[in-house]
Amino acid sequence: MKKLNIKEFSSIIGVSTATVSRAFNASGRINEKTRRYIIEKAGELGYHANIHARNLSSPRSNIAGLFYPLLAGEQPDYFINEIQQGVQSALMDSGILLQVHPFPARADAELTLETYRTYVLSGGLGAMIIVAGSAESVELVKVAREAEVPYVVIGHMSGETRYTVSFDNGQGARLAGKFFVRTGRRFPAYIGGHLDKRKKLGFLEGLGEISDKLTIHSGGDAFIHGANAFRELRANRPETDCVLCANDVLAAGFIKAAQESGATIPEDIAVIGFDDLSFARYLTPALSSVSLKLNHIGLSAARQILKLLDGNDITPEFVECELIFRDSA
Amino acid sequence: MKKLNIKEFSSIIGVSTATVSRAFNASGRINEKTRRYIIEKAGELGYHANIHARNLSSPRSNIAGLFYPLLAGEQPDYFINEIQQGVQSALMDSGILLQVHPFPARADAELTLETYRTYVLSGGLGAMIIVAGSAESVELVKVAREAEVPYVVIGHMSGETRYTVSFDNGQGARLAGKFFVRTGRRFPAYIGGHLDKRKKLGFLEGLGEISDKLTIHSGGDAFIHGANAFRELRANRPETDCVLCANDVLAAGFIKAAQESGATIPEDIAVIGFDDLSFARYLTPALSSVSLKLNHIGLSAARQILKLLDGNDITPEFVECELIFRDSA
DNA sequence: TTGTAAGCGTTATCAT
DNA sequence: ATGATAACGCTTACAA
Repeated sequence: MKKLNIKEFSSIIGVSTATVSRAFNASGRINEKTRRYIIEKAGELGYHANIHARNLSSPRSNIAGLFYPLLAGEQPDYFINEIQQGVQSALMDSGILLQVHPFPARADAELTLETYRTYVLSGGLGAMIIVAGSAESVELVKVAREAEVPYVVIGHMSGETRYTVSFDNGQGARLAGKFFVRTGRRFPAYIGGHLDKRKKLGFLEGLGEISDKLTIHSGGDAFIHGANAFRELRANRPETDCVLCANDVLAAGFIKAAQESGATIPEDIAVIGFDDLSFARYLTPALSSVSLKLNHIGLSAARQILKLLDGNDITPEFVECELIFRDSA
Repeated sequence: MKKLNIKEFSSIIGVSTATVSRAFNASGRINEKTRRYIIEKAGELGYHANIHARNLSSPRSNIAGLFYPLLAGEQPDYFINEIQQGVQSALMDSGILLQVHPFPARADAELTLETYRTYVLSGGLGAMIIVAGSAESVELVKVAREAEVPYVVIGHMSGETRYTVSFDNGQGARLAGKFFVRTGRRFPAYIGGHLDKRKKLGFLEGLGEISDKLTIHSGGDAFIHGANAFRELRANRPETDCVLCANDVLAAGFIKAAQESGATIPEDIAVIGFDDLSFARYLTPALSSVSLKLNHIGLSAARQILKLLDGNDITPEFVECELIFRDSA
């Protein structure tokens, strides 16, 4: 069954192409009866306006791209997943489709970036949501500006103050530090992967008077690194009695290793994770965590995009971190 | 800075539009020197071929859509997330972009479905990956056929034998049943959400001689439902000594409630989850689970799509379930 | 190897 | 309210 184009379709049903076009574009100026007739016939004959011709003729794209740095390596990226869910629920029923654009850090970054750049500049996307956190994110913002595509960045990006949904990792970490002090802990440790200077600093601030006791362990971002961190701490800093992990997966690994060695949590060591991914409550003990409200952030970012797409202006949004207390601290 | 089109660009650099086009489309017939010159100038002047005009002129779309039923309701859908990761890693560097298309079950399904239908039939997608599991999935396959878009379905769909990457939930559940029998368990329970007749049946088969002792609890698919299931079982079937949960999140809820009530796992009750999501190993006790190898499945599906897009034929793929032993059973 | 020009299927402008 | 037709920006015969 060959596909009908507007010319064939319109001539079959006996109207002009312009009328057919009007029937499908809420442009007013058309008899309601004619409109209904055309819509009905289209269903019958299987006519569908070609989307490329449409986009070409009146420049637009109803596709939003979600760009994010690939940090976690092999494992499923729960962090992005939660953001994506939020974005999707906001976009659902808006008519905007979501495309996901992970980009690797370091090595292959350039190639991917160039691909995305070309794609965006060629008009492929109608909007961009960019998750901050790497040099490439910054480049992508430049691309968005260059292509004059509405965009919103998630997270903190220096120089970008207008189109953002941001949060302050430092503030979240401070909360954790203060909590440890308040609950009488004495020997804190921080377990971090890459890219979290702000978390470290915030933690230090929150720790206040006991900040000079802080031990820092930097491995990777994965489960296994959390476990490694515990073992190393146990060997070199057995006095450690509280730990902030840069993400919940690290915290899970840390707890696992602690339990295997016979340490009890939170009695021997209190642990707080970061991100508050939804599996945090599944753990035993249920993980206390600095919540970034990722789902909410995704939702907000997408709503901002929708506003921009409607031609409205937006104001930057800041989402406060919150310490969620469960059983691990 | 106004955007250049091919006409302007070509006239500025003194060649024809055709030559510019050739420079960007590996069609041969062009002097390598000219080509390099054009590419260079394009970079300098910021010329980018309009993607819509391109797709219009020679029908194509380098976008693949991942369609999946929205089952989990509010919470992040870890199941799909792992598939998506696999798909993405296969697509990366292929030049194919990924669009994600969740569709709600029941109520609003029709609207969403119609939107997607229109989109696909209008030529928006170059390929479709469809996760089976609802009536809408079946409709989407029809759409793919109608639009003559290459597609692959993930999971079991009756009537669809050609373009699939499938697995057999029943087989996986059988494994669990057999294991429980082999390890001397006597009073099995099954905790399921929706849509899992096959799991139930397979489990029953695997249970063999103790299958007549099976208790079935059907609540929802979420964490809380797993916890509820434990409490109900404890009240009504205290003899229960082994449980298969229809997914890992249910299992996590079940375990949590069991621990709170003082039951030990796996001594008092052995529990096996389903899907083997990556957080399974974070739990305490680490969750034994029927692995669907979701990441691998996503990878395979995307590879099949790539083959189809290259004009090659494919043969259906079947992925065997595997029981992953950890500490909960 | 390169240029000319006819599509590709819409939307938008201008008549009617 | 509807119809004719000129863009929209590219690809691809066909000619040179």
